[in-house]
Amino acid sequence: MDSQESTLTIGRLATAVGVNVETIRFYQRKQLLREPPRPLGGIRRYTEGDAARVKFIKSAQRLGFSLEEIHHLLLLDEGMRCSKAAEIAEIHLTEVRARLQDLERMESTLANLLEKCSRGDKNVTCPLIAALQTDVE
Amino acid sequence: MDSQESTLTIGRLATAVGVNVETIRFYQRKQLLREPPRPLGGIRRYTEGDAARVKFIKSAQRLGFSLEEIHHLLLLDEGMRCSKAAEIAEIHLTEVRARLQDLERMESTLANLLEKCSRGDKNVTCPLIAALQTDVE
DNA sequence: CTTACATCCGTACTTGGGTACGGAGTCAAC
DNA sequence: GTTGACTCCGTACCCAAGTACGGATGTAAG
Repeated sequence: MDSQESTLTIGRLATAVGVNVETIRFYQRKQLLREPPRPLGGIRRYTEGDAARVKFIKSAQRLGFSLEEIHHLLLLDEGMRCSKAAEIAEIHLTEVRARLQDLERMESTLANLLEKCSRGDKNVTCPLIAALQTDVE
Repeated sequence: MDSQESTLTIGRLATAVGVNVETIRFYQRKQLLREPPRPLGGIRRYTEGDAARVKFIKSAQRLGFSLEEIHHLLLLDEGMRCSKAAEIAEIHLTEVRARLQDLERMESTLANLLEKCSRGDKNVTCPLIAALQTDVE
């Protein structure tokens, strides 16, 4: 049933995940994605796993991670010595939690603005800048 | 008390917020930051408000927003017609909530990995890719 | 078996977000 | 009133993350 793998050409993979063919090839050059074996002068075939990987890259980028950071995260997914994994995970976890806090503050500030608006206030300001002033001195 | 404004030169502003002088000037060219009046051939002075604005820009960038999106967010902070503000806020709120979900999943996946490690497992994998598979079909 | 369309691969170009450079002006301290 | 550090401004350069180009090869349909 799930042996129906390897049916994707690069073009179909690209449209499936919503990126350019060149982007796939670019990720391969950057070692973010494997380059499937090429059957003697033939055409490479990709799996659903490859598609998931590209989607992950795109999602992580939306969250503000660089391709280099994403490279580390992907290594975690692949499995590795625990001590090393923990080291990487810890660094990223700290970052992720900091971003979560900022995003939560941004969320509530924006939600607040919308509520004020629906109350019928004509002109509004939205203290967004203040929302992200983390610098607790 | 708070009339002790405008004491920052561009260099002091830059070091205060931890960016390059050139970055400040770049943001001014991009209209993300006002260019304070220049007293007849003299030197521009910046306020704490300018510093907060630059910090906001940097924080928002970490959250994955582009300078163009940040430009919109800053307009909200400045106050505007409610209908227009609501429109902008709504778009960004949707985005922010989607990112929050992804980040939360990433957070719990990473936290989980760390816990498994501290339990003494030798080798671990971290289903990070799966964590961000949002595509609810 | 040829025609149309895709893949392959190398190289070149683009865009966003800065950095660096250099000559001229300013300002404070000696 | 000169020296040193800083500002001003324009222009040029840089890196990350793609995008585009184009000739050669592969492959499916008529």
